[in-house]
Amino acid sequence: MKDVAKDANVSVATVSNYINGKKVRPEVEEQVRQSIEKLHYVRNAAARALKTSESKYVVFVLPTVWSPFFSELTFWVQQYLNDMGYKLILSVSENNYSKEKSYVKMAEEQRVAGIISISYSDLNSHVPANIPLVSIEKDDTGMFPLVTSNNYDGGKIAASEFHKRGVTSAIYAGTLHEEFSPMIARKSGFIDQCNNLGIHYSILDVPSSKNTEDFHKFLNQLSESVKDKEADFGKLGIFAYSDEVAIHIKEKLDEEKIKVPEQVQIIGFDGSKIYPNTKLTVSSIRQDVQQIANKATEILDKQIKGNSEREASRIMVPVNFQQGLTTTSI
Amino acid sequence: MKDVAKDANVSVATVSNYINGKKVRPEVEEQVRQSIEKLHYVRNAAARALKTSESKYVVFVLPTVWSPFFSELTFWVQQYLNDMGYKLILSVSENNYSKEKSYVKMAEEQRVAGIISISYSDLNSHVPANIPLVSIEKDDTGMFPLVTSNNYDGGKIAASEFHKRGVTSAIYAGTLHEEFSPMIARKSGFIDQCNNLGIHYSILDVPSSKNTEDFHKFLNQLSESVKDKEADFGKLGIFAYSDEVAIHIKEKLDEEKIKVPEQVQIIGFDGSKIYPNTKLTVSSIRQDVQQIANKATEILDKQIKGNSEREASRIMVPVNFQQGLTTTSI
DNA sequence: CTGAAAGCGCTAACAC
DNA sequence: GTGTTAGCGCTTTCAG
Repeated sequence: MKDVAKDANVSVATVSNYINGKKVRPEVEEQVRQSIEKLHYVRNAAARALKTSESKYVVFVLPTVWSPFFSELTFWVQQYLNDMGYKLILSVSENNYSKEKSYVKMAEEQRVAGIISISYSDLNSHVPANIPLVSIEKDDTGMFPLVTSNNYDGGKIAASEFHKRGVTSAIYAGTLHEEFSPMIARKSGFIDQCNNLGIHYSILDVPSSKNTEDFHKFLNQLSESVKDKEADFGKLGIFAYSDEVAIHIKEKLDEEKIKVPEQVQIIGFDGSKIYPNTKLTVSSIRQDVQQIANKATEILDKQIKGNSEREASRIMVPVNFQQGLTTTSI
Repeated sequence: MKDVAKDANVSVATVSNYINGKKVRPEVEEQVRQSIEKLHYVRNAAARALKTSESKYVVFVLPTVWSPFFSELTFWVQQYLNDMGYKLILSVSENNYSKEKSYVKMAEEQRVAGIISISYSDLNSHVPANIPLVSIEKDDTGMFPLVTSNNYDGGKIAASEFHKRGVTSAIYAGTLHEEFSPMIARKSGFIDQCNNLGIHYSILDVPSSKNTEDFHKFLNQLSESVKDKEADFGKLGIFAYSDEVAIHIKEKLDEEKIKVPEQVQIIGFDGSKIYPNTKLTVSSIRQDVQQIANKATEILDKQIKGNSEREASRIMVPVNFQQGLTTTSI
């Protein structure tokens, strides 16, 4: 910049002003422009950040990007942030607590503008209250804004859709250990509505899908359960707490020659498409991913700009049912 | 840091030394540690970057994250970079040239350590030669290292797998306009091997899947083509230049009541799984995504460390065939 | 081993 | 409008 100033016969301040769009005399403006061009000058963001103590980085902490839901979410979050002039530091935690913490530490060192986090641990409680943060899905501290799908409603919708399709007996497939708020809400909604509609239900514990052995055990248990129920009750529906689990269940039932959706119907949760224009394979309660990203980034931006007085808002985004190949058409 | 120095009764230099792991007297070390703790000091990365003119950021430019291939790739790239101590700035370009350029501009301003790019434009020619960069899939400048799958081989393998399954007539579904090197290689490999094995083939132009109308036209054309071929020749195989296209083709044929893989077999390209532990729906030539990420990050790191003298290496990662549901079992 | 001081490149007063 | 200058928080000589 000093070089540019010298080359253009002006002071550094003038160059700085020009770059930052302040008023400069047209002749000077032209001269500076040329000098910048000539010397291939690009301003040093680190120096600017140091001086202004402002940053345009946002850290996005999430368990993975390798799933339809998270990749779509990442897509939208990046898009919105980019449109608002932020840069996104992708921080994949794999639900690893120490990784999560290292990302927070990094965020502090970088003096980032803010953090968007999806964490099922108590990560938020390690974030200093002075750094803008918005959580997606879960925030138990109550100190930060939260954007989440209406999980309870999603559970209810699933039960209702089953009911419309003649289901009289249902299985809820979810995690019982590691219970955390969004999952609990999905279950409660489902159960409550089952009770309302007179659907008989039972609950099956799903182990983490990473653990192949346990997961196979679960699938076996499930298909036994399905065979039992088929004899005892009428039409059967399985509500899985995620599409990933729903897909695995469908694959298992296919193997067992149990016809989906004729004999058993399945509804998953998330409803993200693998590509922007693809059909859903499993029927699902779709989270409005774009809306979640939109709200989260918007709220973060406001927080950064200081217009919002950390009210720790709770935003609930509506979900809806999406017909896939695992429920009968009505 | 000044505060810490004062609190610990030492100079800033000592604090700096302590933080950077230089030798400090044990008593002093302890004192400094405590002061840091007490004052909740975290060092300012911007100031450090300014002084040392070193950065730990890597910009990752790619068309999207919202597809199995790119989300898996992003997952691995982030993982490897993180393990090497870098931070990843996610830069989704949507193949938009001006966005790509703005990311490069940003990278320059941030004085990032390096860039990893997947671009089908001439992006690389806009990157100053002094900034470390490695390309994935395509680099026409010849100035930067390139990591790519063996696309030609992939095409050949597809033809061979068809041949093993009795296919005597084939369609290649790929983009003819916008031809760029990886796609050309896939096609050539396929065609060459078809010739070798005496498979009759024809070529069909696939429009960008974003354009729904044109794409539907293509699908109709394809299914006509399939019906014609079925009468004329023996077993038919369709090789699509990507899994996304392959999936759409499969859906279309399902609609038309054409049985896959009994009547027509389909092989796609990429072979990425939607989730880490899921089955493939379409049979596919799988790119070794993890290996690509591994090589790309490794080469970038070397370049940054200056151990490598910009030899513009070309690395070719092997591909392999993955049986899905759209080819017959053998 | 530790302290004093220079300076990385920029912005923001402030004076002209 | 423009120039001068202080200083953001750190690392890094260079003395001691």
